[in-house]
Amino acid sequence: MNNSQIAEIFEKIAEILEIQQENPFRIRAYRRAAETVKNLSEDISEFARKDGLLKLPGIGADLASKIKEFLETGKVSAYEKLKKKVDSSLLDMLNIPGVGPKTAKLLREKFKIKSLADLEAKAKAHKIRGLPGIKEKTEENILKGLAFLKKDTGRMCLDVAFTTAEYIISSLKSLSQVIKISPAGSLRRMKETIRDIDILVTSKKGGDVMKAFVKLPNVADIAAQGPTKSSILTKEGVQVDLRVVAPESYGAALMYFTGSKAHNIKMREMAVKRGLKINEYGVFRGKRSIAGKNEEDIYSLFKMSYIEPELRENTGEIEAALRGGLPDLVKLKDIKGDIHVHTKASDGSLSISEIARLAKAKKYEYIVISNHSKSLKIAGGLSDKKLLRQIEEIRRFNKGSKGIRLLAGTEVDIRGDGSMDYSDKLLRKLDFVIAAIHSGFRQSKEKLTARIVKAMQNRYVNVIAHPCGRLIGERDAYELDYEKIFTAARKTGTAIEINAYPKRLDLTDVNCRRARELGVKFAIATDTHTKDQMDNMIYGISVARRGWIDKKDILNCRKLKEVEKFVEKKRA
DNA sequence: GCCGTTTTCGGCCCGACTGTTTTCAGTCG
Repeated sequence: MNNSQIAEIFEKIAEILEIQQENPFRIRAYRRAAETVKNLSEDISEFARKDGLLKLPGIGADLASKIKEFLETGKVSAYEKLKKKVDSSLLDMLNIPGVGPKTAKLLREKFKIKSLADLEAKAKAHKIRGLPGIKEKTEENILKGLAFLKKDTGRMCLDVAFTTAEYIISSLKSLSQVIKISPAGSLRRMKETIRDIDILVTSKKGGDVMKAFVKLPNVADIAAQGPTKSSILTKEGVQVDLRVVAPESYGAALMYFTGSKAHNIKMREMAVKRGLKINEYGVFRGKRSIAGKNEEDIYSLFKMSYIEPELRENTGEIEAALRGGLPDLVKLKDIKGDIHVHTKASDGSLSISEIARLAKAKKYEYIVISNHSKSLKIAGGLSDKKLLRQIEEIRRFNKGSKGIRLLAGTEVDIRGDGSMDYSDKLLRKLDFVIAAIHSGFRQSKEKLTARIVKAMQNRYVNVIAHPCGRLIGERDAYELDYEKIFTAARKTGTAIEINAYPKRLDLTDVNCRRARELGVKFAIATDTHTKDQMDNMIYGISVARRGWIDKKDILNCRKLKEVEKFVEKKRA
C-alpha cells in the first residue's frame, strides 16, 4: 500500500531534519503529513488521480509533488539525498527513550558511535560520562533505554492493554485520595494496538497517589515520578503513565491526555483563533478558566457536538462536530446478537446450550451457530451429514428453549476458485451463512478479490467474515481491491464482518470508514471459540466506532425479524 | 513546509519531569 510507504518516508525525513536541527515547524509539517497520509481510507494514488492531494490537510505544493514523484518512480529523490547525509547510527539512537537529536548528535560527534552495540559498550565502560551535560545518571538512563529497546515490547493488542489498565485502575480506585480515575490515551480511543497505557486521576493529594502508584506489585521500574505525572514500567514491560489533576480540571485533562495529539492541536488552534487557550487545566480567557470540569462543556463552548474518544484522530471529526454531522455510534447495549460463534462440533469448546446461556446473560435476542465447513479439516469442519444433524439439533433446542433464538448457520469456506465448500442445496437449509477465506492467502490481489466477489454473488452468503485475513503481529493482511469488494457488497446485499477477536479486528477501522461511504452494511461478531471470547464484542464495537459506522448500518443492532428479512431479501 | 473571515509573510499547542545546572536545555507526550 502506497500510503504507509509514503508516511514512513515523511516520518524518516522528519527524523533526519531533526538531527540536522532544522526549523522545528518544518519537521512538524512532515510529521503531520505522515499522519494524514497514514490515516487515509483510500489509496493515495486515488487522491493524486483526482487532483485531490492539495485538499488534504498538511499537504501543500511541495509535499504533493513528493507524493507524485513516489507514485511515479517509487522513490523520493529529496529523501534519497538526505539519507546519504546522515549516518544510520544517528537515526538508530533516536529510538532510545530519553535520547533525542541533541544527545544523539553529541554522542556521534564525540565518540564516533557506529551502532547501538557500540554505544552500549562505551556506556558500560563509563566512557560516556564527562561529556557536557552528561554524567552518571544520564549514562545509566542510556543503558536502561537500550535494554528497553532490546526487549522491544512494541505495541500490544487492545485486550492486553485493557486488562493491564483494569488491574491498575482497580488497585488505585480504593485509595481514599482518588476521586475519579479513567483510562486515557490511545487505550481510551481504542486504537487496535497500544504502545503505552495512560491513566488519569483527580485528587487533591497527587503526591500520595503517586507514591501508591509506583509501589504497585507489578511495577518493575520507575521512569519518572512527580507530584502530577509519573511513569512506570510493569514487569511485563508495559509503560504506564499516570497523571493527577485537581477535580476542576478533569475534563480538560482527560481531553488532553486522551488525544490524539493531532486532535488536540487542532482544538487548541481553534481556541487561539477565538482568543482562548486550552491546556490540560482548562480553557482560559486570559488567566480566567471558563471551562474544564468535563469534556462536554469544552466541546459545547466551541459550539460543536461532543466528540467520542474513538473519533479523535483529526480526520474530519472536528469539522463534522461543528456542523452537527457526526455518526450515531454503536454501544455495547445496542448489540442484539452475535452472528459468528463456534461450538464443540468444530473447533470450539462450548456446547450449544452453554452458548445459549452466555447469550441470555448478555440479553442477546439471537445467536448464529457458525461452525467451519468440511474442507477445513484442521478445525474440525463439519461434513454435509454433520451439518444436517446440527441443523436438527438447533431446531430441537429452539423448541425447548425460551429467551434466546439460535440460528443454524455456518462459516463456510470460500474455495480457491471462489466457490462454496457446501452446495447451494445445503446452504439453503440454513438460517444464516457467513463465508470466509482460510487458505490460498498467497494468491494475487486480483484472484483474492475475485474470490470474495464471487462468494458475495452467491445468494445464500450473508456475511463475509474477517475479510482481510490478518493476525496482528503474526500475519499481514492479504492484498485486496477494497473498492471492488465494497461495491460488490452493497450491490449483492452482503454484509462485511467486523471480527472482534483482538488479533484480527478485521475489517479494519480505516477500511470500515471507506466501506461505510460506499453504502456497505456490517456485522460485528466475536468468532467465539471459548467462553471468555464472547466478551470480545467491545473490541469489535470499538472498530466500528473508530470507523465512523452508524448504528443503523450494523446488522446485529437489528431485531431478529429484520435480520431474517435481510437474509430473505438476498435469497429472493 | 503549511496556511490565511486579522495575514501570501510570519506565524505555527502547551506543559511536566529529569539531570544538569544555578536558571535551563533536552526530551516526552
